[in-house]
Amino acid sequence: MSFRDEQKKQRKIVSSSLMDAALELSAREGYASLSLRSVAREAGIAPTSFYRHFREMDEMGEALVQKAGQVLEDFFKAVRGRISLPAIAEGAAPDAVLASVENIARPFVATFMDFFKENKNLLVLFFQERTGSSRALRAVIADYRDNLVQSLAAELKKLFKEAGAPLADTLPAADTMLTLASCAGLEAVAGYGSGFEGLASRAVENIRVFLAGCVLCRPKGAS
Amino acid sequence: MSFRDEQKKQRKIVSSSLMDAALELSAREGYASLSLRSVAREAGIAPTSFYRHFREMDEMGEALVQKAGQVLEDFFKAVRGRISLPAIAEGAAPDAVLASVENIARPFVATFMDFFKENKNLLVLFFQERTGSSRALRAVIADYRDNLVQSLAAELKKLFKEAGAPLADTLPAADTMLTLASCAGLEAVAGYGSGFEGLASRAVENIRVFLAGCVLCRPKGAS
DNA sequence: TGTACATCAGTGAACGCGCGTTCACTGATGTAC
DNA sequence: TGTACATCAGTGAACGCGCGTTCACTGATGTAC
Repeated sequence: MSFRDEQKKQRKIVSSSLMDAALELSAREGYASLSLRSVAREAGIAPTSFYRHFREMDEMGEALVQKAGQVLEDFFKAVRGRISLPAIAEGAAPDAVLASVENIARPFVATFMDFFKENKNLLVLFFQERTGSSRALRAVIADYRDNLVQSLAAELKKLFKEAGAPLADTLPAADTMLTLASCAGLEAVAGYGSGFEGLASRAVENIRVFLAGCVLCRPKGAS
Repeated sequence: MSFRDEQKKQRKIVSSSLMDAALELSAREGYASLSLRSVAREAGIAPTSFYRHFREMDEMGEALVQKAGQVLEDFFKAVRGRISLPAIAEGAAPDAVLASVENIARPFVATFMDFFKENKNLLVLFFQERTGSSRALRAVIADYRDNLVQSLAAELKKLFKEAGAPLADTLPAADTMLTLASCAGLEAVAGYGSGFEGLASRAVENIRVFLAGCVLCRPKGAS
């Protein structure tokens, strides 16, 4: 490997360690409390070297959000392979519907929580700063989240159609599922409830009931 | 009025203006970015005078959360007078259930959004810092939020029982209603969606479907 | 009545500190001729 | 082969600034005797 390639590799390593340092610190003190010097210190480089990697702190913030966005894409790929929906008969009993949609709700939340635990600081940053104080960060976050919601909505549309219970508009449903799951994730990290497991099963319950509501209350004759 | 009383009154005014200044700044830069000096400057007093009112910034933060907690108590008092639930017949059609619970969902969200708009910075602080980086703040916030959820759950229990459709456990339902409403509020302030009105009607829809799901899927023979 | 002392919100000067940013430099390597 | 120059990540010194906090002080008022 040539020196230039080696140099590029090394550069990526240092950039990564800066981002890791930032995540570590933001988990302790919050993203807004990050300082260029503290991040550089945590990463073990001189403060001035920071500028070899990012023009300013916010640029690193956007890189972090981008990384979180990629994790969420991976999450969707994983979740797509794990959710399913057994056929729902016309006029099916509520209990049957509840049982069917559990095949969406449970793997969705379980997978989400796995990814959340595995990428805790990154996803906390993503969902916490979604309504945080940096306009630039909010914009990038919104883009990635919208992508995920639309992918999820398309998948829901397909599943419910194939199950014989087509929903008119799956976008709000996808949005709500993600909202409930991400709130549970943030709450778990903040130390609320009975940890990840308790909050996960409550989220499953919420989404199950919500999806059952969507199915049972959908406008008639829309098949 | 004696001088001492006058002095106490004046003290409260200055404390209030410190808190107002902090809210104004936290809306712009976020709570974590507040500095004692910037708050004092915004409030028009010397930095050293801050210590006549609060021992440190976090003490003021807790006072702000307490104020938000009182606003949420007022919110509950208002909402209790506005929500209702028409009788739900045993085996009622989904549409009928949806129509009934709208009498809870719509006034709940409308009242919440009114309070949110009226106390924007205060409630943004409350709900944003619920999963924020200050452990002390999180603890105080959790207390007030739990109180609200329990009051709401008790009210829901009463309403659904009187309507002939008793729910086994209304606590998770109350929690979810508040989660969905507060997320909508935060999103509206962050500039997402189509503003307060659009997000409010989506929240109404979500809560309507969710509550309908709760009613339709409740375990049978539990009346 | 006067006098001495207490209370209390507010203040300006001063401190040491961490911050973001600039600058000119190093040292390893590649490139042109 | 040597020589001159380019590239590029990293660095230490230095800057001015805003920060939290301390201190001794002011000035208005109440209180004790």
